[in-house]
Amino acid sequence: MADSTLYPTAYRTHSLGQIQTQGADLLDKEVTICGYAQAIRGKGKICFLDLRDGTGLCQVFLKQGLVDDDVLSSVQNTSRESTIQFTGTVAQKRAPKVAEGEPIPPTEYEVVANGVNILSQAATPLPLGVTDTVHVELDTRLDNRFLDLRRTHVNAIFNLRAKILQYGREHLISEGFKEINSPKIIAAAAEGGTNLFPMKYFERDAYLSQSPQLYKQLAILGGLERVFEIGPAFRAENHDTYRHLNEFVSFDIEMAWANDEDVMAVQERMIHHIWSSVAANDGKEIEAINVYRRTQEMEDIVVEVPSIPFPRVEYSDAIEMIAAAGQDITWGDDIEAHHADIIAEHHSGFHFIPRWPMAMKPFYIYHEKDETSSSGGQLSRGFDLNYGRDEMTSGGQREHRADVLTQNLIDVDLDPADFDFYIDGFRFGAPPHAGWGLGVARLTMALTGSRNVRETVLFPRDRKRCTP
RNA sequence: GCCGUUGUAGUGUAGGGGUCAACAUGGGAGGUUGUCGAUCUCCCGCCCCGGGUUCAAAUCCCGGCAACGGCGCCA
Repeated sequence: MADSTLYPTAYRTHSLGQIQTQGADLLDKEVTICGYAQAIRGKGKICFLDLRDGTGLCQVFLKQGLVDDDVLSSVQNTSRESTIQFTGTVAQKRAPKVAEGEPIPPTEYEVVANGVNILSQAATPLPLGVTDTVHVELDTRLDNRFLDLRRTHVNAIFNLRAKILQYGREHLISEGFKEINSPKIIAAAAEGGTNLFPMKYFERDAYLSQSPQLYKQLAILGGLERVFEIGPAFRAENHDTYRHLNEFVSFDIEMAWANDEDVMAVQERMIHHIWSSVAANDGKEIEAINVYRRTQEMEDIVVEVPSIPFPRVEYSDAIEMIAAAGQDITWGDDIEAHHADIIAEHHSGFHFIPRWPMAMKPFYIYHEKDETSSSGGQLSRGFDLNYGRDEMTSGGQREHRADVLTQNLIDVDLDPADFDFYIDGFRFGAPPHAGWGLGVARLTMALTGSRNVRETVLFPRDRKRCTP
């Protein structure tokens, strides 16, 4: 595991995870370790201190006679979450008393201290308890995110988020995708610009990018064949829900010589790879979340690896399904949150919603003239991916015919001249291509059972929050 | 932005026109202990802001601010 590959640093010879995993080999050896003082027990002649670092937990044992009295009392008077460096010898921890019939826990290791260096004393009281079982409100947590992150289950959420990115990235690379980076400062207000954050670019007006969409397409036009980008997107929308943020990380791909079905297949293979890898490798993080959830009387989360292909519920069929449930909806209406609830009753996990009406999709989405609904409405090759009621992705095959692009812009009252930088790319030979954008935080919500995106974003930016 | 709800120790809650505002967690001091959700003793800490009604407001009313839930908005 990763622990055994950790090199010593200026401050420690071993991580706490290493003490536990390699304890048998380290017995009686002197080590130097560092961590946060999570719990301090004992004010008399002995003291136990639970030390935590990013790799695990280790008990440090101090006893009068083995350390100087002033060292012992300095540790006993340290506040929780202070950072401390200990030198000492590795020993087998004495087994805790267990009730009759309870299983005997596996052997653990501890460090019997002979030297102490308090690196940083934590102020008291803490704005939120790192190990306390009392509930803490999200607002308080976000105001004190640096402490909130030290909580085991919160830490686990971000470990899992990193795994999602790692597994997703490795899967795409295995399918021949190349990572790119597109500009986040843009000059033109693409698609009207009502949702863009304005900014100053030297003397000029500019905007923060709301999507890598047009740029990843230009990369495809440039012959890069298959590309992906994991990067921020900014939207100045006044929404205030559990699933919206004004800055979020989007996991985007674009692929040449492909249609919507092809990139849906890429996506379901990628998500399948992520879920099965987490199920195989990261049970520890899932368990950390469940340990917390039990203290809050919430149900355990389970990593159910979805089978592929994911169900496809075409837009027209979704409308019928919603109407059949008694809702007043007709072809051409948007599928709103309470409509998605009805679909989720039939498909609680991942499911695609392909073939949206062209009128509801942006100008760059591809359509075939002869693909229409039973009522004659023009269908598009745009799709969504939902997990339960929540939209994870929108994507589609892109329009690669320059003349159709121009007409599409006119159809939605945009001036084609504003999009010359984009359409120019299509005038000199363009491959049919398709792609999607996936919300990393929303996918992390789905994996970790979080009910608010803010839980899966380190420092979320919403309409009211711009700090920390 | 709309509708609804809520603002009480550091944190999370209970209560509620008139004793000393409660519980859990926490913080401080000390004692005991190979402890491990340590434990025991003692101590500490709170009614969002402004105005109004009232003999009396943390409690009722109005306004503000903030948060929460839902919705809308949304590439």
